Amino acid sequence: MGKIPAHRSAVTLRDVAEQVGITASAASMALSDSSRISEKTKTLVRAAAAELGYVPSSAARALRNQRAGAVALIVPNTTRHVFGHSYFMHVLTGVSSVANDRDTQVLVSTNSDEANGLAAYERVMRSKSADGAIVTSAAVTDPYVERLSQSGLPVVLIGNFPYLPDSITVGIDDVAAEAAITRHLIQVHGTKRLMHVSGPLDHQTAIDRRDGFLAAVAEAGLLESSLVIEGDFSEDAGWQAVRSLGQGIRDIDGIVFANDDMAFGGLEALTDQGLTVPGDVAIVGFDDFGLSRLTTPSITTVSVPAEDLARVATERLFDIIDGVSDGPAHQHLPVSLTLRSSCGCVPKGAQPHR
Amino acid sequence: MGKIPAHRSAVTLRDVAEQVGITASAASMALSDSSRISEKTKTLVRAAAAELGYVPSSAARALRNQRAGAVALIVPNTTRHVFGHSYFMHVLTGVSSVANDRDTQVLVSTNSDEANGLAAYERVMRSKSADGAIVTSAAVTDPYVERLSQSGLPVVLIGNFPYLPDSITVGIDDVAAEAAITRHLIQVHGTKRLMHVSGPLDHQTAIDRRDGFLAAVAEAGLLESSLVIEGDFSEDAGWQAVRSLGQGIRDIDGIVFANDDMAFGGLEALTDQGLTVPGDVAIVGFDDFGLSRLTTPSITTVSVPAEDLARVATERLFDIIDGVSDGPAHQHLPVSLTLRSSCGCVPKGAQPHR
DNA sequence: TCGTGGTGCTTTATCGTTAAAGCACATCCG
DNA sequence: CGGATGTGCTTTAACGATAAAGCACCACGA
Repeated sequence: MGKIPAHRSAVTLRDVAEQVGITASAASMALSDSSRISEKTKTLVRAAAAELGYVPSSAARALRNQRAGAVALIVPNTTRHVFGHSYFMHVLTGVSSVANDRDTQVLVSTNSDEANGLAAYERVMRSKSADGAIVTSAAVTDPYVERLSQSGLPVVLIGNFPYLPDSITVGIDDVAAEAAITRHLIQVHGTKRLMHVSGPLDHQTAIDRRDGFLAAVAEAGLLESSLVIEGDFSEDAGWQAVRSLGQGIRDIDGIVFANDDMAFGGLEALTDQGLTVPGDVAIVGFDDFGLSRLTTPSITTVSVPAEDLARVATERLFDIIDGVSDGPAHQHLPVSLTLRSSCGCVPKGAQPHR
Repeated sequence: MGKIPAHRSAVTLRDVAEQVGITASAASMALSDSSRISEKTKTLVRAAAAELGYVPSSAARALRNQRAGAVALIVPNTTRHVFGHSYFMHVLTGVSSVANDRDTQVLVSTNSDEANGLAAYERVMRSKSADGAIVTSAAVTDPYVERLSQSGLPVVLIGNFPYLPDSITVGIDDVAAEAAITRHLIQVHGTKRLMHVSGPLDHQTAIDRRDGFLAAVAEAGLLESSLVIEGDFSEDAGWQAVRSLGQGIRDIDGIVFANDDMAFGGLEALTDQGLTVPGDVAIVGFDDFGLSRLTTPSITTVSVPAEDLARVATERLFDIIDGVSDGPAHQHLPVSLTLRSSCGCVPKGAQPHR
């Protein structure tokens, strides 16, 4: 193996320069292809750098250039409980791929130590460990996020934050999406007595999805026969919501869950009570981060392009870091309905395998 | 839209020192509680630092101290396909929590862009962006991982790497675990004609699990009536494996899949063919990263403590970084069997909700 | 012949932090 | 009362990279 020799101590630019017989400055200029360095020297320097396995010290570069060469992916601690794991993975994948193209490191910062009054991610930014941050799914009223987005540091939020109109955000139109899938239930499957199990209503996402449901129900004249129960995006909340109606659940013929986890919990509760899905009750979820495809019946849902959201947000972030400030402050990416078995669209077990 | 924030430039230690009327060095000593600084000055410095919102520059510190204050979580691109998203999330959670306790940043390096012949994660280490790395590799022979672990840089591998005896690893005993769950199928459920769908056999995990299966089958004298099919840990491979037997599948009464994804794929294929699980065939998976609990029937599996593995690995990494070099080179954490419906232990639909 | 303009490097200074050495001044002990 | 020890700061230097300025040297035109 050992094509590249094992190095006891790190190779610095000086080592490279010395081997060529010039100063570190000249070597630096050579590697950055300066016009003030002869082609011959450039070739020599490049060869020496390759031979010695020179990799610039990120700390020295960061200090000198006042640029960390890293972006932070910030996850306020509440998020872990509120959103599933897979959502975050999709986001990380998106951020990573864009960052990679820019030779930038990705730093993941969750918030657990608020010991010194500063959120962990505020420290990350203030210490200049990262040049900018992607903030994912914060609560409506997270004061740290608010301060961060108003600090003047490059920050892009994933989601919708009407309370922070000056921030840069990339999200989806939750209202329209939830309205669309509700309409699907009403128009295609003829459901008339609908229930919505919402997320925690201190999250904008939860509010918007509820409003979308209500809009679709209202426009169909079904507002009277509908109800909303507040959940918290957890599987258990979906289960509880269905249980809480007791026998009253038999009057419902369609349930719109604000996410897939709750839909799965609801599905279990319905099955426990001897109700069939979609026979007795048609249900739909939201997110499509993995779970909804696996259940029996599989759950019809709104596919949220999490990875794309992250990708677009990160590209936006780099623009801001580079001083390019055009582009809309608030962007919405399109979503699609993924029709499966739980609403009655696809016969149980008939989904093509691949 | 371009308003200039109050904190235009960052607060440096010099700003703090100037406000107190001393030099930056003295301020530095004050903040590190040096005995050569008077209590009065220390108090003043601390107050000024708090007032100005001073946060040390990570780059300057890293350069001066020759320590980045960050660890890297390295995920070779093959790993992501082999293990799912959830595995990775558990690992990230574990690494983060330990790193957070040590005021250390977590840097995630996934793609290996081999543009300049150096894997992305080798650049991370060589550029001193991180003081050490946790590597979640799967393949038996990743030359970059090999080189990294032999470079002398602090590295801890999650998994088992018998071909790298000098490396520090934290894993589980795949052989024993797969043998145990196979024995469960044989002894508790009386299966006699067993199939194993393995992972790709250039992965140590796949090899070990297969060997565990074979050991258990051999000790029960069932080697003759058993077979092994090589898969690749994907859902589709599980599906294909079952299909590939044609009607021959009806001679099988127990299938040990090397992970849950393949078990789910196999479950679908079995159901498609009109076979019931666990009635006609008892099946088990491996991992328990989320999926196996969601399916119908839920899948009996080996629970891999991914978060704990990551936590232990990270603690080990910090020890190495700090120069503490005791502790075993190769550690195994215990696993547990999670009995669900697919083997026949728990009646379908009878699992307690919480 | 002198100046003007490249060319190709070296010198210098800086980013922010911190260990080590330096230096006044005070205090203690024999 | 003079050397030793302490106290509390300042000065210096270094971590590694890199812009900017400096400086030889050569070539060319007037």
